[in-house]
Formats: sequence, C-alpha cells, structure tokens
Amino acid sequence: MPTIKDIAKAAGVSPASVSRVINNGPKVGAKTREKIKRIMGEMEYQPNANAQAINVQNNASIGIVLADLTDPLFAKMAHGIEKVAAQKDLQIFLNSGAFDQTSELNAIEVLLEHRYKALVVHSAMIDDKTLIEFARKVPGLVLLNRHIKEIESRCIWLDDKAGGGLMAEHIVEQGHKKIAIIAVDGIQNNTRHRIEGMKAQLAKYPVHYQIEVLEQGAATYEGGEVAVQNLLARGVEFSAILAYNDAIAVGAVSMLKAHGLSVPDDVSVVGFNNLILAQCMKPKLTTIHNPIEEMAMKATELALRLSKGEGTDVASFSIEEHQYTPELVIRQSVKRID
Amino acid sequence: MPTIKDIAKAAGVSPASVSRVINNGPKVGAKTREKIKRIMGEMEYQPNANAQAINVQNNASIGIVLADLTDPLFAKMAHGIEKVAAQKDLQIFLNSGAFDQTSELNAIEVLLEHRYKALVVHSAMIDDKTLIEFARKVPGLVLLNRHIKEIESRCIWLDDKAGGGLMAEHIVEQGHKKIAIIAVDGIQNNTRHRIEGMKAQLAKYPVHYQIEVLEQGAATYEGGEVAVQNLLARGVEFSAILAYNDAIAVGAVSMLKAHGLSVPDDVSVVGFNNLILAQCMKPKLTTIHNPIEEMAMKATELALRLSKGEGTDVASFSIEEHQYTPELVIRQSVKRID
DNA sequence: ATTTCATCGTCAATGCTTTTCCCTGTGCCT
DNA sequence: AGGCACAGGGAAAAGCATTGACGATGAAAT
Repeated sequence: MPTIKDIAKAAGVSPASVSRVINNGPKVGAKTREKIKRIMGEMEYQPNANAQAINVQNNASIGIVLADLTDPLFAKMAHGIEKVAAQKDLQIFLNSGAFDQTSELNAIEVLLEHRYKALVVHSAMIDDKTLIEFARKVPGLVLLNRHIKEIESRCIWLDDKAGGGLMAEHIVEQGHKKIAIIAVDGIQNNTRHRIEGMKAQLAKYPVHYQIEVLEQGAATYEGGEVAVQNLLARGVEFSAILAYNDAIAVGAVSMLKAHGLSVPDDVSVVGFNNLILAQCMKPKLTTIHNPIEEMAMKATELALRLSKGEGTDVASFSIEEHQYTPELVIRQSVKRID
Repeated sequence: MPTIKDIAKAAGVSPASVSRVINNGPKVGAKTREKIKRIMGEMEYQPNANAQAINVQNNASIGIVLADLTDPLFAKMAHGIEKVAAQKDLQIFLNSGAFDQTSELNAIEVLLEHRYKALVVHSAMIDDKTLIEFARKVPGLVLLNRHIKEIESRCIWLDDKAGGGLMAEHIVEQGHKKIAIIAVDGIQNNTRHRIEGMKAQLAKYPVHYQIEVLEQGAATYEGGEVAVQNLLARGVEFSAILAYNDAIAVGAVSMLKAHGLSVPDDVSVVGFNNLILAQCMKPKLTTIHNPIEEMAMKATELALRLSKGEGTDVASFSIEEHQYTPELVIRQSVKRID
C-alpha cells in the first residue's frame, strides 16, 4: 500500500504538494495537480485516515454508542443519526454497548480514544454521575433518550411522564378500572417515569383504580407473553394492559388469545413507541408515538454544533427544543367498557 | 488532553516506558509500572487510537458496511457481527451504504482508508467486477449475503434458489395453481435466484401453472400493500402469493383483508426471512427461515481469519461452509385447496 | 534592465505512539 | 575481582500525513 511519499517520488514532487492535492489545497498548479492525481489513481493510493486524524483536530465523524441494534427502536435511532451524517457527508463510528455498564463505558472510552469530537450516546446503564463527568470532559457529547437535570442542555429526551399519562388517560376514559402495567426492570429511568406519569394521571380522577405493576425482565415479544401468563396464573384481574413497548404488547396479545381472551373485546392493550409492528398486527395496536428518529437527528445536529464550539451559551437553552412529546395513536386494541 | 509525553514527563520517565505500560509490554519494573499507571489515571490519559493505528499494522477492529439498519434483516446481520466482535473484544466500525452504488463504494473506501484489515461487506448495488477487484486487493474482505463465483471462498450466502424452490414446492403441494410472485426490482441477485428456483421447482410437475411476477420497488410493508392493490386492479387471478420478504407479505395480507379477502381462506401467502414479525402477525406467517445471523457470525470469523493471513489455502474451501440453506417454516398463512 | 509580486513548490517541524537499538547497573558465577 | 547475563530504561527513528515558513521562478510593471 503506497504512502504519500511514494506518490511524491513517483510524481517527482514533494509530499507537501501531494497532500495539497488530496485536500484540494492551494499552491499547486493545474498541470502538477493533474499529474499527481493521475499517479494517485494509477498507484491506487488511499490516504491513511489515521495519520490524517493525528494532525487534523477536527475529526469529521460522529461517534455513536447504542445498545442493541436488533431492537427496532434503536435501529430507528441509528437511522436518524445516519440521515444527518449522510446529509453532511460525515462518517459514523458505531459502538454497541450491549446493555451492560462496563461495555457501555468501554464503548464511550473507545470513541474518546479515537478522538471523535461529536458523540451521540444512548446509555441505559451508566449512572448519572459518570455521564455528567463525561459531558464535562467532552464538549460534543450529547445524551440521547435520557434526561439528566444537571446537563439537560446536552440531553435529548422524551417526556416519559407525559407518555405514561397519555396511556392512563386514554384507558380510564374508556371506562377501565382494573389496569395491569407491564414494566421492565433495570435502572432504566423511562420505565419509572412512565409509571409515575400513569399514577399521577390516575390520581386526578375521583375513582379508585386497581393497579398491578409487573416488572418483566425482557422488553420483547417473549417478555410480553410470559408477563401475561404470569398475570393470569396469579389470578390478577384486569381489563386493560399498559405495556412498556410495542413488542411486549404484541406478545401480550398473543398470549391472551392463547388463553381464549380476545383483544380488545375482553382486554384492551396499549403499547409504546409506535413501531411498524404496531400497524401490522391484528388488531392494530393503539400505542404512543415516540418520535425517536427526529430526536436522534436533533441530537446529532446538537452534537455537531457543540463539537464545533457553537451554541455553548446556556442562555439559549430551551426545554421545548430538547424534550420531545409523545402522542397517543388510537387504533383498534382498546375498547370502551362500562 | 495529555499525550504520552506529558505522562512521561510527569512520571520522570521516557515515552517509551509509558508506551510499554500501555501495551503491557516487558522491560518495565513493577515499581515504575505502578507509578506510570497511577499518573495515567490521575491525568486521565487516553492513548490516541489514531496514532496507535499508524504504527500497528494489526488494526483490531472490524469494518462493516450495511445498507439500511431499519430493515430488521440487516439489523440481525449487524447483531451477528457484533456478537463475534464482542466475544473477541473487538470494535466495529459501521458504515451505512444506503442502497446506492456510489455510497456503498464510498463506504468501502472509507474503511480502507482507516486501514481496517477485516471487512464484512453487505453490498447490494456494487457490480461483481468491482467487488472482485476489492477482494483481490484486501485479503480480509468478506462478502455477506452475496455469491460471486470467482471469489466464492470469500462469500457467505444463502441458497436463494433453494429458498424459492421451497416456497414453490410448498404452495403447489397444497394444490395451488395460480401464483403471484411479488419480487423487488434492482440489481439484487437474490430476487432473481429465488424466482429461478421457483420456476425450476414448478417445472418438475406435469401441471401448467399460471404465474404472475410483479416487480415491486420497495421491499416494505407499504410495498406489499401497493403490490396487492396493483394485482387486484389488473384483475390478475391468484390463490397464492409468494413474497420477497416478510414485510411485503404482511403488507399484502393487510391489503387483501382490506379488499375483503381472507388469509389463508381465500389467498395463501408465503413470506421470506422468518423475522419476528412473521410470528407476531395474525395469521402467523408461513415463511422461509433465513439464518442471516449465523451467516453474519460466520462471515465475521472468516474475515478475521483471512485478515490474519490464515486459511488462505483455497484447497480447504467447501461450499457447505459458505452456502447456507433456507428452511420452510410452516405456520398458518397457507391453506390447502383442491 | 531592474524591481516587484504572484504563483508554485519545497523544507522541516509537528502531531502521537511504537519499536529498534543501545546503554547502565545489578547480581551471579568462577 | 573480573566477566557475563539480564532486567530495566532511554534516545531516536519510524510510521503517515499536514502545515507554516520560506525559496525559486517567471511574468508584469516601472
């Protein structure tokens, strides 16, 4: 693999000139430029990006850390980031965190070692304090789908409380009084916020609601199945299920059917995220729309701006731009009861 | 951000010693080692990965290029690669190709510029010749989900012909004679191979089959919907649909229902890929299992081996290890007719 | 013909780490 | 005590490209 020196020698010029041609710099005459270009082509020269990155302080790539790409929600995040990157002709370095603290930390560290200036991180497991420290150290770091008060100007997040509220509101307005909530365990704050939101909403009505919160390990289709099985086995009474996400909701529906219960006739189900899955299934799933792709795009743009030292003035911070609002999408999986 | 020199100065040693500590090299006494480590911690030193990569020929990362992460099939690929990477403690540099030729090329080029030695590329748009050339140039490049005869020892692919054959076989054994095929357009070979496989299978029977092949642009849920709409509008007769993938199949089912046709009572539908989607929907989708995750893992391991110069002997090549076989998964979307 | 000034290029320093080669001191053997 | 092996450590080159300061060349201006 030829280096810049080889090209220079072959073209009878100095490495500096070659470098200037590579970077479309000035100070190289049209003729020389052509010649150098030709030789670069002939010798199949490819600049060593690592060597370039040593010198240039402005690494034109975005580092991102995500948990698990097989979760369509995270895939959508990735897609949002990609869209911004492609549009600005930037590269993405993706590092998968795999949902445990040490590998998430490791992922961030790797990104820092590569001197990426703009970082979009989606961390579910790292504690606030550590993240705050990272944020202080790295100006271009933005947290996606997480809200830490101390550095909220560096966060893009969903109003999970409002999301929980919407779910509860919809359900009780349809007359439901016995509600099962399928949450997920772990340190994840959004599950907690949503439940808080639900409870806060329910507290607004002068009715007594029967609530059962079930913490279910896996936020997946199978998780939804076992959650319902669990509920039924324990004889919990419920006419509505509020699920942590669409996958769980779909799993729940499937298991309810397996037990001869119809959705929405016997049990109403509400999902969360509004993934494509929610539209495909039968009955179409009533769910909460999560504008994660827009959020991801926003986070990316923010990270890029911050990494360039722009928009550092905290004065310009407005919650409206950083906190996204979920929306109720009514389809067919909820039925009014009396 | 401190450099190795800063650390060296602070510790009163030479950069060489610090480097040796970083890389767990020899020639540093226990006491000095401890001291250097301490100082590195205190000063929050992080080695510059780019500078490291200049010297070290063996870049311990895997470069991958994929098209669109929002397609669950590709997400599964990514996951397979990740699994291998995590297990070997390697990083992934992901570059999204976005399904057009120039950006796919660009993605590969970027990876080469970063001097990644092990490359897993999933390219749908680049022509054979270009890929063959890349393969020749880069020993550690492996093609995932694609078969190019000339470099098949560097490919991991699915036997699409067999997949098409399975679909056709199943359908005709259930008595169907009027078959609509929803394919996708583009240079993608797998669509073509599958159709070839279907036709070859049908040719084995002494019956005349009525086949309609519809090339539908988007391999998505919506694509499936418009495809069916198209078929119905043109008055094409069919009792079975063979779809290019599960998403199309699900879209097709939805549109059939919208026209008052029941699946599988009026029309049978077969998908492809066996994504989670296929299990969730109602009726559960009969489909072809695509072991893409295993394939991705295999491709990654192969790329790593090749990048280390191992397994270069073409003699050891066996098709069985490189070509994966799809399997029929019978669920509820196909019905016997007479 | 001489000065002036763009224009085109080169030299050498820079960025950060690794690695080769060489030096020093210590302990051990004879 | 002399010689040797060896562990611990340093100096400097190597690895690849960028960049700022400076030099040469030729044409235009006086």
